[in-house]
Amino acid sequence: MKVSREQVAANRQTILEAAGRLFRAQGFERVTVADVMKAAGLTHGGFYGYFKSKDDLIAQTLAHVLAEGPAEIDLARYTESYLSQRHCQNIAGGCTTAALGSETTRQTPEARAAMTKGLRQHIERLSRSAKGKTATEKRRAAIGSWSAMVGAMIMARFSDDPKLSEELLAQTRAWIAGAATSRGRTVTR
Amino acid sequence: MKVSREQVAANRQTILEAAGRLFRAQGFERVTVADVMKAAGLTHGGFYGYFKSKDDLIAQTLAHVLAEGPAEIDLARYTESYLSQRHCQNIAGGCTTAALGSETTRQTPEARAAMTKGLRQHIERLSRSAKGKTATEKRRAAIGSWSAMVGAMIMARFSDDPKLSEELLAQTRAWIAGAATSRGRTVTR
DNA sequence: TGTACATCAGTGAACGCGCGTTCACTGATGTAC
DNA sequence: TGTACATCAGTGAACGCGCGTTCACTGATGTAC
Repeated sequence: MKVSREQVAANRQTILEAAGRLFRAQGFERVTVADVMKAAGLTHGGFYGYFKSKDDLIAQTLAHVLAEGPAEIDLARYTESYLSQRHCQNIAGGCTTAALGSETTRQTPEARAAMTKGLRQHIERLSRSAKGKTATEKRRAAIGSWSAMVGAMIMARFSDDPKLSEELLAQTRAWIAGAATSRGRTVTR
Repeated sequence: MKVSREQVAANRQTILEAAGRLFRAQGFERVTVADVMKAAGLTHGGFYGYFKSKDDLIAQTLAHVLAEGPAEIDLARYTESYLSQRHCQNIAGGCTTAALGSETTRQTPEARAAMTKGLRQHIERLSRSAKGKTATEKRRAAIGSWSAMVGAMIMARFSDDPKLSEELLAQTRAWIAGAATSRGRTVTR
């Protein structure tokens, strides 16, 4: 049964959203094409009308979920909400880099390109509200803070001890906040 | 053909070493039981004489590779070598957390327990040489620095632009070094 | 110390299941007149 | 505007491959005498 053009466009969005949630929650390999299509309310046979392959879906899903989010964010406020218990527990709806970072290294060039583009944009966005006298200092603060957020979230998620998870999040929040306020000079190397 | 007890013990080590390298390079799912046994110079059928299942191998491999490394390390020197191009390119022989961090979240409780134990020990080890007036400050510096190292390495690895990878490593090195020297007070939250 | 035998590490064929992908078919959409 | 037909999105069965796991068998190890 054919379906209207609007429905096709809507289905495409639904598939990408479903894939985004499933991949983040379960990883690229454990999620099947049939899982994604079922979550989108369709049957698996129709999949290849939308995507060339599962790898194609992965790359397009990454591009899709990384394009979300507001254009302007405040680094300090962002850090607080990123390094929260709420985000830690919400893997399916949370940060793609924390959920899939180490897996993406082994994906297709297209998938890595999507992640790289998203990363570049995110660093630029964070740099705008970062503390620092020069553009270089701001960028350094953005990159350092962002690296710490991603690392802390990944470790807080695999830890099986909630106490340790919470410590990772809290100490990293404090570390980033401290670095932002106590630092007024350029470190020469 | 039976094999001597010493040979069995040696084979077990060889299998764990091979699995450690393969998992880090290719991820848990893409590496097959046959791949691991072949890399260890054996055939796949013998696998179940050593491990209960592939999941058992994963947990034991994590415990094995995380137990490596010296008891004492200097945080500043460690940071420099961790955030290097050399380490970035050596995924198979490099840090397990950076290579498999986001995947481990979805592994068995046993695998997560092994990673948690390794993480706890590593934080304690890093804390000893971290800068700080109190034990809390030292621990905070260790956790903050370690989070930034892991996050930066993961992102440097998935980036398909060597320039961006190098920038992530260099800026995070500078950020950590700056935080360690410019910070002499406790941040209250 | 030497010999006979039980044990069991390792082999490779086989099993069964799941997953990515294909395909013939269906019936609603959308176009041509 | 209404009708006839071509298009094509979606369906679900089927295919083929790869992987985790099992198993009967082999022959070297290690033990008992």
